[in-house]
Amino acid sequence: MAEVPPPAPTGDELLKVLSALGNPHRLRIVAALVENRNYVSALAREIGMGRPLLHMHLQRLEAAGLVVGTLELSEDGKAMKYYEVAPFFYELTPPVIARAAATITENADRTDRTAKEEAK
Amino acid sequence: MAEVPPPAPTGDELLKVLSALGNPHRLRIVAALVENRNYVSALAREIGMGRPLLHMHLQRLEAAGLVVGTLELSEDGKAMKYYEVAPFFYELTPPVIARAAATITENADRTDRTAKEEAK
DNA sequence: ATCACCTGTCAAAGATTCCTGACACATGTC
DNA sequence: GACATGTGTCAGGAATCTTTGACAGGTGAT
Repeated sequence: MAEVPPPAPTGDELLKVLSALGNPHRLRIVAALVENRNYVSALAREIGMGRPLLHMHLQRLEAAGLVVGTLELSEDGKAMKYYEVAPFFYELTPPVIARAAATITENADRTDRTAKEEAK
Repeated sequence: MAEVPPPAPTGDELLKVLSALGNPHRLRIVAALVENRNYVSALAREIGMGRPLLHMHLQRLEAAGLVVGTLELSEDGKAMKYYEVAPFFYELTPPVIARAAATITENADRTDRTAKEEAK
């Protein structure tokens, strides 16, 4: 039952994780979800933040694989999207960064528009 | 000789480290310095980047405590600023983030102008 | 129907970060 | 003195990220 995945993330992956976590709001969001999973609207009220904004931050975190969202149907039929933190584990040390930096392929993120322009 | 400093960085500290590392250029800079210490101008040529820009990135990294710079005088009298990576070690896990997030005092960075405006 | 919840997306404005081309200063060499 | 190489800083524009206020659609209850 010993599971220790060798800390050797790719440059793009590490980059996505670091930039996702390098923001006070996102850090608080993760912290709030560690306490207990929650759905968007409730979380927004809990940490005093607009829904559209929180929604965007959650997407960034989810894209980095730090949280996972599940669309569930409450007993009264309402559709709620619950989010909870994913069990991640990253080690930040000079060697790890050195290895990761070697595998950076620029355009790591980009939402979509780039895809089309890329095809030109 | 066992030295395992309990991974419990403050929110502001962790935030500074994460945002500093959350940038492809900075990641490469650290990687380059892991191989061998170097002075600004040479490093700039090595990784193909303007000096002013590299200078700025190095400051960001140094402010986060990830690299340290030393102004040395080469034998021929030239003043060179050598940079090398600091032996850092951060663990990124939900619990660590939860604890760190509790100690965020906003205005963690800010260069100076904010200071005056703060006093208004 | 109207209200109270939930979800999601957009466009436009604001605030930051990133980057570049000068500029200033110092020392050793031709 | 004119070069070459080092250091550092500044202003201004380009590129990104952050934030807000609509808007659209869905279900259950009054």
